[in-house]
Formats: sequence, C-alpha cells, structure tokens
Amino acid sequence: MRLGRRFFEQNTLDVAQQLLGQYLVREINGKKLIGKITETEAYCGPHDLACHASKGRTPRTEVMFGKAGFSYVYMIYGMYNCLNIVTEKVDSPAAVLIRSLEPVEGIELMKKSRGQNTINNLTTGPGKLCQALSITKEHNNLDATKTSMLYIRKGTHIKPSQIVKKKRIGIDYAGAYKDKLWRFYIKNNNFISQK
DNA sequence: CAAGAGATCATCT
DNA sequence: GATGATCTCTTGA
Repeated sequence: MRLGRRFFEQNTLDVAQQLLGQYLVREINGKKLIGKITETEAYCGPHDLACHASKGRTPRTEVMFGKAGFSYVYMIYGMYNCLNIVTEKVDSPAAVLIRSLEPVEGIELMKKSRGQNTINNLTTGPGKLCQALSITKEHNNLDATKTSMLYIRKGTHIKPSQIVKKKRIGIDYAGAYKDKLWRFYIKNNNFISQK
C-alpha cells in the first residue's frame, strides 16, 4: 500500500498536507525503519525564492525538474542531509521537505544512528531524521514509487482542521516568499521540530 | 530556559 | 569566495 505517482503529481501544497499521517519507510537489508510523517514544508516551483529550483536548472536541482515521486536529498551546512519528495509534472520543479517524523518501527536502530536515547530527539528535524534513517546523498534521485529502500506507505488521513499552517523555517532570504504559510504539521503532535 | 557560536563542505559565482 | 530548507553545545541569567 505505498503511495504512487498520481499522488505526488498533485499540487505541491496539497501533497505537503496530505503527506501528514502517512508513513515514511526506509528499508536497510530487509530491516524496516518507519516513522509517521508529522511535519512538512512545500517548495513550490521556479517562482518560489526559497525553492532551490528558483536559481535555475543545475546539476543539483535537476531532480526536481523530473518526475514526481523521486527523492531529492541534499547536504546542508556541510553536515546534515535533508529529504524531499519531488512533486508535480515533469519540468515543473517543486518538492516537499519532510521535516519531522514520529518513530514507529526500528526505534533501537534510530537511537543507535543518532547517538541519542531520547525518543523525542530522534526524528524531530530534517537533519535529524535523515541521520536516524541513514539517508544520505546515495539516496538522491531514487524513485520512491518503485525502490524498496525508500517509500511512503499509506497511513491515516489528517483532517484539514487538524493541520497547523506556519511560516517555513530558515529561509529569511526568500523575499516575499518567506512569509508564505507553507509549513504544515499535525496539531497537538509532540514530534515537531519547533512550535 | 534563551541566545549565540561553531561545525564543515557541496554548490554556485 | 560566500553561503546555507541544521543541530548541538556552551554560556549566562
């Protein structure tokens, strides 16, 4: 019951909100690491100054110009990786950043990878969750509708009334786009990167 | 607690 | 050569 191409081809703001409550599955040697998606951010195409694709088509942003459902993993601040899933049609470069998870399965391995025992500090942040699930540049440009290494499993539907909308984090340089309420998280959930 | 600094390197100019 | 879709640790009240 994984999510397919059609799901990711939708409008980025819709995908970002509908991803809440779904399960991110990472398989390593047949072992599953699973987390419920609790927080996302939408990066909406070439006009969105916070979206990497707004700087044009480059080797790094190439993935976002491709098919929906592919992973876009990049390194930030020289130390952390961030995981996105590409959305919309080919040549419409957009993606959803997965910002936080609620650990569900494989928690011991997550603790080990993070060097942390506090469950609340395992996957509450884009850099943290990549570390917890061992997601690196090797997992860039994978088809999440096909590969067993990384995909989204269907979970529960979160009602619009249960979704909090906030400004995106860490993009103060994005001019008029910095104030867009394109960050989404599940209301009253503890596994959020910041309030 | 909150605020600030430092880590560290791929990417683009 | 500058910068960043982050995180952790230290400092100080």
